[in-house]
Amino acid sequence: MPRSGVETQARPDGGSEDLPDYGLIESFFFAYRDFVGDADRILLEYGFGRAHHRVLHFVARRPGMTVAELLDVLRITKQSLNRVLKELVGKGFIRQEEGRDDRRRRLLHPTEAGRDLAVRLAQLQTRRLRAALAACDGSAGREAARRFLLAVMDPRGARGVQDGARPARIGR
Amino acid sequence: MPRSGVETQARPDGGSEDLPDYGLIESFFFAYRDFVGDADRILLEYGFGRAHHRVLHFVARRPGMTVAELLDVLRITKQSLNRVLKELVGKGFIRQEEGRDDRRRRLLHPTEAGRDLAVRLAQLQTRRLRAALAACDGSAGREAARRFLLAVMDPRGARGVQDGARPARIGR
DNA sequence: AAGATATGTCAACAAAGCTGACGTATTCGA
DNA sequence: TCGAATACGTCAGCTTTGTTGACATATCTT
Repeated sequence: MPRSGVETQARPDGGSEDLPDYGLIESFFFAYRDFVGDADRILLEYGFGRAHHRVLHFVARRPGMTVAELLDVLRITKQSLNRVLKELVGKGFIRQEEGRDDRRRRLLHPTEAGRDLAVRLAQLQTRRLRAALAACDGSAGREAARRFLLAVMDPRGARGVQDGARPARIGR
Repeated sequence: MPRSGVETQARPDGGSEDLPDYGLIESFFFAYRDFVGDADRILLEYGFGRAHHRVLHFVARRPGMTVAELLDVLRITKQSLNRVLKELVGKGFIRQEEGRDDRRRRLLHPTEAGRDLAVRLAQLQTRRLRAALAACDGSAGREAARRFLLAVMDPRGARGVQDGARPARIGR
C-alpha cells in the first residue's frame, strides 16, 4: 500500500470513507501538544505541573466548586486530586471554605494569587487559539472551528462546556 | 458569544481582546481527552498505552523511519522511546531493519499486525473527527477547522504534518 | 587510527494517574 | 434518635511515561 499521502486522498472510485485522515489526526496531536506547552513553561516557575493547572483553571473558572464537582469534571480519583490540591492550597493559590448549607463540603476558591496565575495562563492559551482562529476564513470559519471542537467532544461533556464547565449531574 | 461567565463576554468599552476565552480553551481540553480516549480502550486489549500508540502511529505512517527521526517527531528521550519500542518489537508489531547505506541505523517498519492495529486506531479517531467536521458549516467550514488546527501548532511542526509527519530537519 | 554518530542499556528519579483500605465529620432517612 | 449514606481526607503501594547521567558497541567519516 502506497504510503505518505496517497491513502489520505479520495480515490476515483469514491471509497475514501474509512481511509484514515492522518493529517487531521496529527494536526490535532501536535496542536494540543503546543497548546499545553505554552502553559507548561510558566508552571515550571511555580513548581507546578499540568495537573495543578487543570485544577486551578476550573476552580478559578467556577469559584465555589466542591471537591466532588471537580472530580466529576477532571475524571480522576480523589487521591490524585488531593495530591495537587494540597499543594495549591499550601502554596496559597486556592483556599477551601466550609459549605454553608452542608458543612461536609469544601467550597474551592482561588486566592488573589490563584486568580492571577489562572488568568495569566488562560490569556497565554487564548492568545494562541485566537491567532489560530484568525487563520480561519472570516467569522463563519471561526465559528466553524469552534463548532468543530465542541463536536469532537462526547455530548455529555459538550453540555458542560456550554454551561460553564459544569459537571452534567450538577448542571441538570 | 454567550458564554456564561461575565469575564468571557465583550465589555461595552470594547476591551475584550485580552479576556481569556474559557470556552475555547475548555473545548480543546475536553475534545482532546475524548479523542485519545477512543484509542485508549482498544490499546488496553493489547496491554499498550498511549506511548505505544504514538510510536506505532508514526512508524506505520512513515515506514522506514529511523530512531532519530522518531525521537525528533515525538520529542522524548531515547530511553523513553526505547522502553515502548522494545515492547512493540517484542510483541511483533514493529520490526527493525538494518539501514542499507548506513548500517548503524535501524529502519522501523510495522509488521502486518502493527499495520492492522495502527489502521484500526486511526480509523476510530478519523471517525470521530470526521463526524465533528460534519458539524461545521459546509466544506468551507470544514476547511476552516483544518486550518485552525494547523495554525494552533508551532510553525515548525506544521510544516512536518503537511509533509507527512516528517521531522523538520529531514523534510528540509 | 581517531573521532563523531546512531543506537542501546543500566540506574535512579519524578509526575500523575490508579486501587484498596480506612478514618472522621456531617447529613439524611426510617 | 440512631444507623446508614455522603463528603472529604489520608496511608500505602503500584503503573505508565517522562526525565538525567553514564557508559557500551557498532559503524561511519576524516
